[in-house]
Amino acid sequence: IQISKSFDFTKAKKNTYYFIPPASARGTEFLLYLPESYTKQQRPKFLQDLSKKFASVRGVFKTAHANSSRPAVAFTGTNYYINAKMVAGKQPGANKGNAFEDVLLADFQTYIERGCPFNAKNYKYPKFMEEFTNMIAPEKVKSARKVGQENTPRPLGMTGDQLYVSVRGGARQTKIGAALSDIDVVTNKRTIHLSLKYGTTVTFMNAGVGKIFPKDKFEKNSDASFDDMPMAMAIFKTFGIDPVKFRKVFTDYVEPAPGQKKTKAPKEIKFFKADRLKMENLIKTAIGYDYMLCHLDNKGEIHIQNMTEQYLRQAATLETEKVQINYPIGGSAKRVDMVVETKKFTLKWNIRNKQAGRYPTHIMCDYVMK
DNA sequence: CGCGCGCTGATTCTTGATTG
DNA sequence: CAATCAAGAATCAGCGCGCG
Repeated sequence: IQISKSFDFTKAKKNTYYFIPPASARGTEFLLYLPESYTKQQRPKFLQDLSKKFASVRGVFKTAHANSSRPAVAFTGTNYYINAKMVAGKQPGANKGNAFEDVLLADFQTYIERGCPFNAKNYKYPKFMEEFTNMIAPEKVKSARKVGQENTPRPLGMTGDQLYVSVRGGARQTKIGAALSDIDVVTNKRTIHLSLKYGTTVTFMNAGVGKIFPKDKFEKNSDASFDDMPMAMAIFKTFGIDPVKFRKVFTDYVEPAPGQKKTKAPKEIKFFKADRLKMENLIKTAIGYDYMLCHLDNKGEIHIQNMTEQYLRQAATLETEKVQINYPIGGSAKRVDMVVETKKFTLKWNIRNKQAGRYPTHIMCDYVMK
């Protein structure tokens, strides 16, 4: 084990672990960055084993802080701790959704080439394969191919003051399965598009807004308005966002000091009665149809939803015209959320920065299925 | 009442495509 | 060819709840 104040990970030797005291540690806490192969479950075990090596210097495996779910090696009689983090010097890790794509494709190949029975010996996702083939029966799967290599841009578009989510900046359309597809499955009758979603935060659309809400509008004097930005105004109108409150969320944001305890952002919650037709027309283009939504959840289960034109009609129908708008106050967070309830989904629209900055770069539509 | 765990709000990472 | 944008989703940390 090497201890270093600042260490260049690109020059790190393999199989060596490094202690990095972060700025926030104030000399009492060490963070141990483990290789990516250590999962959340393996970290406590690693620390437990490590504590044995420190037994002679009173190192004890325990939960380091009250209200913390993260275990650590604590040194009794001192305020020194060793905490474990996941990836060397980084925050979020690699994209495991791509792996899901490959594994599912391999399952299809197994089925096409060898027609194996649906069990865990033959498939990574036997339940999915069985359910899918039953769903499309009597159609037969002939081939499957990966088509999701490219990130199809889906920027916001407008006709009049009607917002829509486009495909590559094109005209309004809702039959967008081909554009959303990650894997195409060809049967004896047609091509079925599979849109694969992975994890707990799932999103229908995620469009850039850097040009819709220009940075200088925030950085200029406080009375700069978005009146001359038609699409910004259309977004405000569709979701009932107050431009002044919106702007203030981002300009007032206060960067937390290193080591400062984060608290849940207090919010000013407002309600707005949406124009049903406008909102539903927007949602229809965000969700779209002509594909199958395949979601691998955090418990390893895949759920399939056939996104037909008929289903989309239900999915886009507002349960209530009431939209909830959340404005974080006092510089507590840099995002504005708009919650829309439809008959099939809770849609969590949000405008925020996704690129380690302050001002909005994206509008997203996260969803939870009902 | 302390601890462990699950849930979820919040942030920003990585990769690939596009633009200047 | 470098910078930026878009897409997709990973990780961190706080909070609440249940258990002993």
